[in-house]
Amino acid sequence: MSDKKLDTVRHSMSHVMAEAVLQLFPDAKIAIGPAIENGFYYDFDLPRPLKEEDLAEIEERMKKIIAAKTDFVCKIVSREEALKLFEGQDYKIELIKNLPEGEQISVYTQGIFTDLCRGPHVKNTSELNPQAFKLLSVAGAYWRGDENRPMLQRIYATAWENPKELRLYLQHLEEMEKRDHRKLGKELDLFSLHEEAGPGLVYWHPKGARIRIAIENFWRDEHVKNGYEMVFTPHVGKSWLWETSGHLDFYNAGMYPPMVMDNANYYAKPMNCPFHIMIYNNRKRSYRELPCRWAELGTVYRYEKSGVLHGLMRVRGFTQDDAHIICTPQQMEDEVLTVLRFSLYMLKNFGFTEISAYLSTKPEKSVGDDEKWEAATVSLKKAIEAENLPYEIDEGGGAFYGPKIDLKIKDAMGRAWQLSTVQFDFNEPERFKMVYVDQDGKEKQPYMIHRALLGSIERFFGVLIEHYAGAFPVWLSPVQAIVIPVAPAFDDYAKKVEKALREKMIRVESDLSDQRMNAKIRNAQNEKIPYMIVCGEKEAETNSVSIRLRTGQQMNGFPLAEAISFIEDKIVKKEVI
RNA sequence: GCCCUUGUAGCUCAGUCGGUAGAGCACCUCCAUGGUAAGGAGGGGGUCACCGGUUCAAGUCCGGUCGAGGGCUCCA
Repeated sequence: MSDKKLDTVRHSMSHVMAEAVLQLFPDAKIAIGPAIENGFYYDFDLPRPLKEEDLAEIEERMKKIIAAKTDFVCKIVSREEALKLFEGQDYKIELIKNLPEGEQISVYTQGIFTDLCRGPHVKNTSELNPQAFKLLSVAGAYWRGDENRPMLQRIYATAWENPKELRLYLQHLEEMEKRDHRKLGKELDLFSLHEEAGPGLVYWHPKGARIRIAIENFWRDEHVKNGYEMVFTPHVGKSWLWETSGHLDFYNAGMYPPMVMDNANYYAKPMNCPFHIMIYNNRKRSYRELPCRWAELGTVYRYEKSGVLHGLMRVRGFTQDDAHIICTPQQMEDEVLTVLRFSLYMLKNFGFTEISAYLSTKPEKSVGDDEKWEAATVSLKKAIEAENLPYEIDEGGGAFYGPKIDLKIKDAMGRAWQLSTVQFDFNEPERFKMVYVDQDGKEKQPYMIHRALLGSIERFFGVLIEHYAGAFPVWLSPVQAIVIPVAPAFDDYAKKVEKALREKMIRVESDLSDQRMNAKIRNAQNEKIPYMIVCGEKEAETNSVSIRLRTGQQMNGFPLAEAISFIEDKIVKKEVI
């Protein structure tokens, strides 16, 4: 079945669902019910909130409606007829009134249900498979997405061509649940959040911290190789900074409220840029020192609304892998291309190979002259094309201060995540009066580029957990190897093996607990430790080890030295296992 | 922020009709000395999120607060 046909099926299903709901609640007011990715929804204004049991009831009624094999009949009506037809259906009336003058109005009827609809639909409900859909959840949704309008009840459902596809999709949902970083974060003891200590603020446990350190070490090394300097800046700053940057005007609601001290307001930083600019403006700069590439793992705080907080993916305190590139107009193009390449290199090293770009251009309200916008946008586009990246252009979707490229990766479950961002800023150089002295002795305004490759470390960590389902590549694994003696008699040999691995900077532990080795294997397996190094009589006698991979594969009788270089090699090559 | 759902031991959860707290895992102690996903026995651990109401009696019913989950919206 083509995607288009499937959409038609899903949309037709939503009409069937609306009919079922109307059977149950004759007074229901109906809103809209489109096909969406993997299914459809319909919004209703109902006399009471829906319960889980209602969904089962609605499903049953839908099956009966489908079994009745009724036609979908399309009819063209005049505006007046339409208004009369939907009398009392306030939402439909509003939709009709908003239709542009002269637009053809069509309604679709199946059974007793008529809906204002552009179509298309299947010809007959017999084309819908009663075994291939499932109502999933009820959620609140504002009419027309406007928080000042009434909150409607939205029923989400999934629908497929046949029961097999439905089953596959439901399995997919289950798998996503298993991979949920909040669940794995708890199970693997990686991080926690504490309501009583502040929502949206992340606590990194020792094992999570090990992973973060591995990420940050790699990140720092690569930045040094790519010509960046590291800087460190404060976590708070007086209102002068944010008045100057404009954040207090534009971004006030997103900032933590200030602390008052010595008659001044100090704000937790929501961005690092003004601080980097302070360093730049600290003295006069020559064109000879540009480009400046200053990087910082800068922790910022933003007052996100409580309802949007979500595990590590959406938090109130997070660390951006931030850098600012300050350069001349002549350097801009090279810098943009280099940043993009660097970004792709980093993402690929973490195992993300499917990457696409989004170029956002000048919005209606913007600062900075058109010439600069044009030059910057061209440089971004050239860079994307030079790297042969698939990309889309979001016309007018840029921030008011400059055009940008966002990179999205696809994870192992096929979900897209926006990670890297490269943004021009024409606002702050102006506001902070940033200049450099050019060859001709005149002061000129530099270009400033903000960029984050991983985005936020917290969010990136969340994406990594879900991408690998907690079974991290060896170089990131909190425990890379665990030594398991088969019996206490071999504890000494196990300790010797552990020491040998630790000396090579391998993150190793040994399990000398009083459990049976079967239990130790099981625990290590549940912890998703890549290498379980089993030591018993045979190994102790020959100075060797037996390795069990977390995949279940076994490599027995490995001479110790060889086993170590085997693991070291996996780490260096950043292999998954 | 709004709508719905939800909150019982560190974790996962049970708790009937309102009668005063349970299991498994984890933890501690002891026994068991073991070859690739759970050896056995015993023990400690809870103001049932919080505040108030109804009742002779509230984990259970009602109201509120806070948090969490699913959405909506927002993310200059």
